[in-house]
Amino acid sequence: MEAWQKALLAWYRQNARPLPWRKEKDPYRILVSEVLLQQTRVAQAIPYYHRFLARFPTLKALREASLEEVLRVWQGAGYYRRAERLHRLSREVEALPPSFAALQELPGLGPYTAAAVASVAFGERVAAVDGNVRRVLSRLFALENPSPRELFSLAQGLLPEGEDPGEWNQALMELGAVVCLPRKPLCPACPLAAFCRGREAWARYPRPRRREAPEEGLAALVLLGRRGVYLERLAGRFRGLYGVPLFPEGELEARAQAFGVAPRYLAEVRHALTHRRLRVRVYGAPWDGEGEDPQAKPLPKLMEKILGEALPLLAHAGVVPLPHAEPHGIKPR
DNA sequence: AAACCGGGGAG
DNA sequence: CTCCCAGGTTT
Repeated sequence: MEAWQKALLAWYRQNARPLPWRKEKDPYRILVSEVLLQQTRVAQAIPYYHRFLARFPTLKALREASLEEVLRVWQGAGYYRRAERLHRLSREVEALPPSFAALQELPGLGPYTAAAVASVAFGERVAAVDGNVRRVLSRLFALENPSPRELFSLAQGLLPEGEDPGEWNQALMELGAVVCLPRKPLCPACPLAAFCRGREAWARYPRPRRREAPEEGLAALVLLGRRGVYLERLAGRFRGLYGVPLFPEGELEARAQAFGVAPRYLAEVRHALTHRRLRVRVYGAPWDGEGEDPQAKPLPKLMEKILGEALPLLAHAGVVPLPHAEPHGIKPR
């Protein structure tokens, strides 16, 4: 083991944050943490980790739940396909397979998550390369734009002999999360500063990725019936969750006609996704139907915003009072 | 290779 | 406002 590897492990053993999954050994619990952490900050994932495991403590408990129950617990965490795939996984296997190769075949597990579970839960000697590791290794070796294959190969060769591969992987990630920050690396505090080839020009490693998020104009139709709001099961975006009809702005007239209503404009709501900026014009109308209580269904944040704007206005218009309609937000948490 | 998929915190 | 996070799947 080289000097920098010893330095990193020593640093990690002194500085590892006491994250809730770090004291777990149950592969299922490790898996849940890793899936929740996909493209999600630690601080955001922690409450969902506790909530999810309290409700679904084992793979069996998850398997016996309905997808809608699972989505209700996942509500607010984003990337809802993760929950769908985790649920599907629970029905595809009796127990988690203890190898990187087999794990990667499961729904929702790509190279990173499979490697993380294999190394942390099963001790397999395989490198887990996430965004942190990509950044740390790019800077350490001054790589401007390494490919995923190149990074995995590099990281695989760096796994120290005779050490816990799960601990090693987490040490690299921890360094990226706490010290080797994207826009403000704390080089003076870094245990690898003396070994880092990219330190002087850290901003070049890795080269920042371009992304543009074009704006998309949509309309939402809030129909207030006798017992609540008209909700439908969403498809495509937010698949599996519920919400009011959401469609391209140009379709408003046709949609209103299909429901036999004359909607009026209520508000505008903005919502950012990774690759789109949504601008939603919210329309509402009294509706000759039943409707239901939105709090009983899993809703994406966008729908909470829409209802939070629309319901007070519709209620104020004296249309139909909705049970427990709050002035802002439907169900914080 | 590029598009798609949420939400939130930091700067 | 922009950036990006313990990514994966689909086309």
